[in-house]
Amino acid sequence: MTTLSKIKIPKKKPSISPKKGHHKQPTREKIIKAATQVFAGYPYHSASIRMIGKAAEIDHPLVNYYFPSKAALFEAVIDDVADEYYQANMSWFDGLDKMNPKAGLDLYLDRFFDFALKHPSAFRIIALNLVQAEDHDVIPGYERIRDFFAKTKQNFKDAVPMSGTDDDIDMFLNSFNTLAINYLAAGTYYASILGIEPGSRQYLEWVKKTMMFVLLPRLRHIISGESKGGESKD
Amino acid sequence: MTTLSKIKIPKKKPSISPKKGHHKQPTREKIIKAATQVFAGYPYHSASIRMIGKAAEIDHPLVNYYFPSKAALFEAVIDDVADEYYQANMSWFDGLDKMNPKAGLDLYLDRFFDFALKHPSAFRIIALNLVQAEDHDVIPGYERIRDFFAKTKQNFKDAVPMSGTDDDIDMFLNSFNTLAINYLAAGTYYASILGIEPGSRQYLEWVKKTMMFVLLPRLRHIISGESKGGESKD
DNA sequence: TAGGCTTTTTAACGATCGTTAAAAATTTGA
DNA sequence: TCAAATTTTTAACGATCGTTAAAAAGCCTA
Repeated sequence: MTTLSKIKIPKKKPSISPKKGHHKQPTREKIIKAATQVFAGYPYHSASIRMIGKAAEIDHPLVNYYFPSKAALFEAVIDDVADEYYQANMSWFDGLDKMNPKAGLDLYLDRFFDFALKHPSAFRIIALNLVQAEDHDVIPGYERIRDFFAKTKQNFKDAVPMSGTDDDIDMFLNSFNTLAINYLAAGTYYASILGIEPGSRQYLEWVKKTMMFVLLPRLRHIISGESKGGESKD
Repeated sequence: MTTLSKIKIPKKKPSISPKKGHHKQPTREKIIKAATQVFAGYPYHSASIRMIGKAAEIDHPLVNYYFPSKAALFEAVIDDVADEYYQANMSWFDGLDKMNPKAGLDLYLDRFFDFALKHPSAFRIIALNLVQAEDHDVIPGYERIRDFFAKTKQNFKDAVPMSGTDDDIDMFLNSFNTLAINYLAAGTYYASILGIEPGSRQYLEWVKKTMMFVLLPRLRHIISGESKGGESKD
């Protein structure tokens, strides 16, 4: 009680129900929201607490009042967007088991991109920070990013009945995630190549078309479990 | 002549042949080499001139003596690694026209990864800086990165006789490049998932296997030009 | 209303950044 | 060899960074 009260924990008003719900959101949430936006725009080391303070319309030291460090805030943001993603992701599989692979992938991608259009931050945060890590200098939330992929994979394996080998499924899912993350997060780049607007429906349609084009043959393969899809000769 | 001598151009000893070739490389080259290494480890805004100076074993202001700015150095580095890549890339197509798609892709990837093992910088520099750009705050060498992909595509189109539509070919090549860049540049991440060493032959073999698994059906498709690969029903 | 919380603001710290200027060292050419 | 030109080193600038401490303001309760 005497010596170990170093960590400042802001004591929020506990469980008082949001009486009127007056849209004055508490400061902590404003910070999370602003930080999500800033971390979606800049890689971890380039995003600054001062940027976040400005985006949240508060003085920047207030960030350190609610979060002990930039690293802790970053991890809180990742947890936040990841939870948001999981919750949505599980519902995207509803009803797919009654469809053929093509129709199923089609519908899944529709739901996926619908979500991505409203919540692009998760993909950008991951894409912006996935590459950096050399052995040293690892970014704070790195293992959480690993968990993100891992849970995504598990959702897929649980929801879609597959007969392919684990190896084949992993190759498919890693490639699916890689393409999705990049096409969604680096839309500025790909769209500029194609001469489309990055955030537009048209761009998302191109991404969907491309992902179906590339991935559908292998999705069929791992669902049906056929040996190696006629690769013997040719 | 009087007023416009603002740009300091270090006058190198011109065309004197490297008499003994004594491995004391000129400072400018040392800087390019060190900068390549540093920019391959950190995104543009996180890499610093002081890091580069330390890597080159010189005092950091000397960097500004040879390059007017960090941006100019970055562009010089991109040009350097891109040229290195083009030169190698063209030769990877040799003899592929006499092979079937599977054997051709197999050999191409072998050559590709052989190069990547010796010159990983290009892929990491691109991967580290591809995502960042929002509309504003564009990284200096961004259009050069676009050119990088564009030339790579052109090489492919020139070397491989294809019957598919331009749309199909673009979908294939964008996905090929995206997967290659990410698997090669973010090896730390993917390898840690698989429990392999990032730089190892084993990891590169996984990447090759994965890229063949995912891309071979569509490579066959765009080479043979068959309408839509039996997607009608299923 | 007064006193004790919590929250916010202000000011400042040490560190690092890109860049510049000037001094020092080195190399070159006559 | 000596002056001129080139290259390198030293020192410093303004700016931004994460974080901390202390003052100020706001709030609740007694």
